[in-house]
Amino acid sequence: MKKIPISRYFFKGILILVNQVLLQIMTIKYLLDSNFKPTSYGKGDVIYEPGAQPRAVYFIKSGKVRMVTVNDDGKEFIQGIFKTNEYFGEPALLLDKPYLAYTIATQDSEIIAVKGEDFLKMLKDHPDFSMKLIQTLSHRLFYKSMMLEELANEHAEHRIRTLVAYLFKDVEHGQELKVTRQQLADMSGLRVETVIRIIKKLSDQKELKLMKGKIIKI
Amino acid sequence: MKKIPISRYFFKGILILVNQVLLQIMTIKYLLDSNFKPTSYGKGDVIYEPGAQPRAVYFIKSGKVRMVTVNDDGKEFIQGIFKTNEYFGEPALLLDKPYLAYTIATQDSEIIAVKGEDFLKMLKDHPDFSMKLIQTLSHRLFYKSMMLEELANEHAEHRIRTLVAYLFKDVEHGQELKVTRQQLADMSGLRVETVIRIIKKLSDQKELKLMKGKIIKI
DNA sequence: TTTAATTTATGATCCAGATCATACTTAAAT
DNA sequence: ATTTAAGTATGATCTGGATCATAAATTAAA
Repeated sequence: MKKIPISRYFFKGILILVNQVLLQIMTIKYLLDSNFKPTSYGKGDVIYEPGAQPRAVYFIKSGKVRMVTVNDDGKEFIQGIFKTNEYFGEPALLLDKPYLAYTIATQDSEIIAVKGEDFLKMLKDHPDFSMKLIQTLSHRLFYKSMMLEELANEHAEHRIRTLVAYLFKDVEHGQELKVTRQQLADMSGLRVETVIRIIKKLSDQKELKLMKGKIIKI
Repeated sequence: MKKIPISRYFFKGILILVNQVLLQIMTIKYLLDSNFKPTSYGKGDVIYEPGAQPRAVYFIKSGKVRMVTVNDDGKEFIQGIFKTNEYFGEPALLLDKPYLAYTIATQDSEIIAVKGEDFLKMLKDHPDFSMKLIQTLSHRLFYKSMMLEELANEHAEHRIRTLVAYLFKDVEHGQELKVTRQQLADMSGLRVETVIRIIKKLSDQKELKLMKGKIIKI
């Protein structure tokens, strides 16, 4: 029964979740140099909502964004997290289907909305860019396939172990995982209390360390 | 605790699940005309397994294939279903990551394995083909996002209602949905018994019709 | 530095859906 | 036409994780 208001969502971490494959510098430069003007969004601002018809693709010049679906009870599910130099919203645009999710600025962000026709032109003019897009989409599919299998088949502990292992990929040994239990819950479909208990258990089993409640990679 | 052996998986239906976007005729023709020779797979044959390193992309000349992940207990989750004129296995190849899933012929099939380098060449030589691939991947992402939200947040009845509505898209009114309860279970992460009870309930509520156990779209 | 707001923590209860068991129906194979 | 296998059906029990409740520890704000 969580509500949408946003203030507590302050991802500092999760630098790379679903979108390791960066745009090449060239494309970014192209965007920045050309006449696309970024829009500023404050923490918690909604960039688009489910049901809206897509007209643009969004490039994050700076900042961070989370994509969430919300069910009738207000429970959120984090579909993905996007950060500086990544883009989002392409699938809906390219299929011309209404968005399924909210995207919400997790922190103050500057975002360039590239109109549909311009985006298609970019894809045509820069074949390398198509290739990068294909890889990005592939990567998101990988993540979603993995999570689907987990949500469908695995028990809570397994889910959290898999998810944490995945997120640890971008964390140094001895460093903290900058994700709250609530966020882990919203990514795994579990409840905070359950996640808290499991994280504790994993700590007992020396699969990770806890310091002041922070999750530390061993 | 379902076992892998395959004989009972005889999808006749689900013509279009995740892959509405067909290859353009051109590309198929290109494939069929050129020197790519199809391999024959019998019902139940495994095309690739999780962990294997991808070397090719697979085009289905004829037949049907299901992509499933299997957990330690042997419980399956159907990640996707692919039929004639569709292709599968690209994401792993393009990311050069080992496969996550099994792909198994659901019926006798002829499948063309296109080597990685040839596939990349196709992408370069046929810009339209890249675009189609992008759309195909987008569509799969849509399906997976929808299912993730369902598995994470929704109760059994809601899951089945959503899944059945999705599958009904390709069924005429008064026609049967050619999917077994077990398959619905394997797509929704529920158990057969649960699915059976829910389908019965949906039938009581006149959301669908049952004839000789078959699910009929109203 | 005090107050307020988030986040983490933990125990007690409850229930949706899994599990188990058994039978019936329909379709396929011989 | 008969056997066999696959799928559907249904009741009884059990359990993992949700829910509820309450508090302590961090972190942010005033």
